[in-house]
Amino acid sequence: MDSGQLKESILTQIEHAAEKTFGTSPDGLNLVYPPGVDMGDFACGCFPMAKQYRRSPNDIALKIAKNIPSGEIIQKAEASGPYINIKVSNAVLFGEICSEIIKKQEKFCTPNTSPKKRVMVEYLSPNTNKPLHLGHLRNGALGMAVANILMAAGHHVVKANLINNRGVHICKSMLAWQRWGNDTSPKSEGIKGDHFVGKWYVKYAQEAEKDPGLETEVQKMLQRWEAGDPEIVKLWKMMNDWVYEGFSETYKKFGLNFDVFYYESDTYKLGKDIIAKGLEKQIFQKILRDNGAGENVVFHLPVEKFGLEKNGNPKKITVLRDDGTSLYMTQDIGTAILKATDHNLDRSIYVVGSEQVHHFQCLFEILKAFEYPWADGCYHLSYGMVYLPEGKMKSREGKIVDADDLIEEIENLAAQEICRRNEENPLSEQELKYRKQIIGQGAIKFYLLRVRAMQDIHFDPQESISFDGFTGPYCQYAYARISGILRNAENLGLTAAYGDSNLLGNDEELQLIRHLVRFPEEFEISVNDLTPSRLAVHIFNTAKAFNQFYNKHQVIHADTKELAKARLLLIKAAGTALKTGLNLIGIDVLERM
RNA sequence: GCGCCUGUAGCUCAGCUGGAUAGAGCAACGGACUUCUAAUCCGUAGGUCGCAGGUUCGAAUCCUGCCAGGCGUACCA
Repeated sequence: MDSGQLKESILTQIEHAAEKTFGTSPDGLNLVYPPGVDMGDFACGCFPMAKQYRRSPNDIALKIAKNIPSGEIIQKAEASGPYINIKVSNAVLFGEICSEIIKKQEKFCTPNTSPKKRVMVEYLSPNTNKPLHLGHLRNGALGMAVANILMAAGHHVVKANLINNRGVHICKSMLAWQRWGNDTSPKSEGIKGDHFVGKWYVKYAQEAEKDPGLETEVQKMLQRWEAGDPEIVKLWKMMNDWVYEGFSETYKKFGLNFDVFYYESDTYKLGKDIIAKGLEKQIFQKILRDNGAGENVVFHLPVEKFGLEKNGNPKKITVLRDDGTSLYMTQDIGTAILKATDHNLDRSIYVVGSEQVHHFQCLFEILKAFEYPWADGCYHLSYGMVYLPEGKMKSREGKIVDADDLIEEIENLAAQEICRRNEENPLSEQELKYRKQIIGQGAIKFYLLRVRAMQDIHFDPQESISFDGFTGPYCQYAYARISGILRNAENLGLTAAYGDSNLLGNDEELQLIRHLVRFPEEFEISVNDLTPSRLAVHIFNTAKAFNQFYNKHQVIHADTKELAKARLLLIKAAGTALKTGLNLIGIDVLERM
């Protein structure tokens, strides 16, 4: 019996009791959790039934509770004000829930009846002119977590990375290298490829301040690129390859992976045919530009949703310039269609910062106007800014936290801590490297995922590298402790056992099992709302419940062998839950820290 | 101007499909290591849930208005 079935069974019994008491089956039956574990394991608030039965919730609770018989599952039902508190027999609560978790392992949250949908999660989508920064890490952590969560829920997920590898900004670093690069390369300079290219991007910005003429040079270069000038294309390819190589190293370090890459260089012209079709179908209109130079193709946004312009006209958005050149919107329309047809998508999730909410609202509106069946499945998963103590990150001003630097810094901190704890038996270099990667990554990802996506993050370097409190390493540590106990138990010939679960039931054990019971429903919420933060918080609370238990009670050295075995079952399930949860948000666990 | 987002403890945030005394972490102070890893645990202190109305038996949660900050506001991405 898993926690879902347990709740189902309790609800049924309450329903029967209500029917027996009042003659009709109750409205708004619900199951919540009492504030303290001493009050019971589940509770049912009787407010919704008040109208139906024409009695006070308190009275209803009292009468229904009396009609809930004690049995194998429900040990006791007791009214407490407007609530019916349910105490489940400890044998069932601990035995059934834990053995089910252990049996199902990482699938213990996966619903049996999951509508399998084809979902694309597009995330990261970097420019190839500079290295990744902290904002990308937030995006990456979110994207991976959401993809994992959807996969665990039974969906078919395609992780996509749309690489912005063309445009003026790309030409800037190309121009700078061409002028001042002296044929150096990442290899010759011993610099990671993306950082090397980023260096030339910065160089361009510096030089352009002194020499405004560079601006036209860059424009010329872009035109040559678009014309397919072999020299420029060759330069572009070479420098992009350097960046890709650098990126893939960072992806690997941060545990990001993708099933498909889309390159803007392949897709930037894609939307144009659709624009033409949209004109034919009168979805789009041609409108004279403000400067009278020519006619842009625009889309009029639905007034009900977007309101009117100051002049009283519907708001509009340009989808193609008068000179026929593409815009961000042009290619996004094309790419959306390409994605949907390539992968036969039901849903398409864009993990992109909240500064682009308007853009995506417009894009989705356009797709709907074309009546694509999948248009309703498009969703912009937006997230807030990452602020540094000094203010918003601005790459132009150099106020950024470089992704590679941050990862390295935190890994080094982890290494210090690991070494401190293993002074007597120093680890091999390989083992140290392995552990610091997992802990470092866990720290950063958890820090970025623990708050709601919409919430801006005020990045505090000090706090982010801390391993205390509400952090990834705290959760990893709880898991490592559990692993340690299980290892020791095995050496002593003790194994987790179902049979003696009725021996459990102190406050700490009840607190811990409650978190395990709630795990699947917290998972479900994070699936439905696409909120990994919800899961992160629950993982932390579970880890805390374990630590509280651990500090107060012995497992291996419990009073009796039977109690030890029962507790082993409990913590084994807790370990499974912690590992599963952490993996879902992209964080690995360690058997030893 | 308009739209969206945010406003909860000194700081960073949970809780927001209304329901039992508003929770965590950090920082501060005081305790707990001969004991399964102290990257832990316990305790103390800290809150007019931005403000004002409204709906309701009941509001941090829903509605309206206001205030503050952020982001955006066709022909950048």
